[in-house]
Amino acid sequence: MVKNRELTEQKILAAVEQIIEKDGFEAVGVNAVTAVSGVNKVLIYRYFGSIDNLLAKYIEQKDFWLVNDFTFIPENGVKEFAKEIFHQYINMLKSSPILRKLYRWELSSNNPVIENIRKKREEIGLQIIEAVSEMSGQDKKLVAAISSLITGSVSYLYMLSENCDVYNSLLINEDSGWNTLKEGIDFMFNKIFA
Amino acid sequence: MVKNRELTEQKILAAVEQIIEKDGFEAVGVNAVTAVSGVNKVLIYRYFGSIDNLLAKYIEQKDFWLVNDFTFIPENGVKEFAKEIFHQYINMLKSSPILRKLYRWELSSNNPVIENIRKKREEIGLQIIEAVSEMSGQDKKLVAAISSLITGSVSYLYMLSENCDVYNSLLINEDSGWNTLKEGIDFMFNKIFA
DNA sequence: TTTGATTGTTACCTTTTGGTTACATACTTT
DNA sequence: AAAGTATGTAACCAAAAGGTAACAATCAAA
Repeated sequence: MVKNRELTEQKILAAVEQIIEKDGFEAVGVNAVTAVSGVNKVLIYRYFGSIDNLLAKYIEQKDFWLVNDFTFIPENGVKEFAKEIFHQYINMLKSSPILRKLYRWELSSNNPVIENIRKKREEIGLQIIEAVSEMSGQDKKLVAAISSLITGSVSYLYMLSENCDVYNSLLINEDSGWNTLKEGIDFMFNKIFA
Repeated sequence: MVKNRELTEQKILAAVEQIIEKDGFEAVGVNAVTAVSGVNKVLIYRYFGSIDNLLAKYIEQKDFWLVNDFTFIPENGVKEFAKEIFHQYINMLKSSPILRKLYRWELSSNNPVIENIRKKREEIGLQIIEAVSEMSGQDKKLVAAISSLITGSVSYLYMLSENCDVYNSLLINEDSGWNTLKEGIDFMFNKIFA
């Protein structure tokens, strides 16, 4: 028997990640974590207190919003800036299965961890809106609506894609589908900023 | 003791609806149904076989897509047709808490019941796309993308609104928020069909 | 009115999940 | 080396979930 708290904590957190990746946040329970990690359940309570706390720690050590650096200076004007932003949003969700699970979890739960995440997301969303609004001279409310239209649908379609291949004839599990969506977004901005 | 199969079946189905309305499809279990309906759990199995089957029956007797009658003839051209369609979509989700729960359920489950629903939804979606594409002369793929952008985000935001009040500064639990979104949609179509 | 099928009730079983108690083993400090 | 503390293990408990067998009451047909 080797004693190493640091290591077991990491084993636990690794198990959490594995479970989330496969079955989502809803599936993270004491028994599941012990089964996957091989660590005795008592230690989970000792080191993390509760599952909620464990999830909080997991999310804390993981920075989901790192990808989002929307502070760059646009070279090609608002139009290209807007396109770029939302393409980035798509790529972010594409590359992160855990983020997709997080978004799904948010839809059926309510706890301090989630509230924090919402706050952060709200901040970032507002930054984008602010930027686009200022650059385009458009009303903030309008920009917020258009922005929500895109990020909302992208979030939804990526969540859906985990269990379903087609939405409105778009192949949401293949690049082709997402390219079509990107083209749609670009088309829209071309018209809006004509 | 009164014997009346018809009645108890209805009691069970009523309980199912009540549970869904409050906690969603995920919460529909044998014990929950017996507790809410007052009907013995044995009868659930006898009359419906399983929970999956019960849910299938529930959904079958309920026609979620009744609201969607997109076959009307547009009077004011494509632009107004498009606006109208998606305003309808918003109103549909607004008025049906159960539909919101259904959409959420779809994100984390996969069973024959859900697959059927997807098929139906896909049909209706394609009808809209077909119609708009024909009327506008636009490429179907493009119309599909724009259409998905709207319905996807509306679905997402309504699901989110059950646990959260704000998204991108939009008040998704108040008419004001949804009006802003409608204005955004209208703005978009005004530009697209300029 | 008796027989048989249908409907309802009771009581039980198993599995899963969350959570704790008591004990054993290793490390660290004096 | 002894004592105390931190870490790990085993065993257990209660609650909740899904599921079934066996019996009781009612209804309908003969």
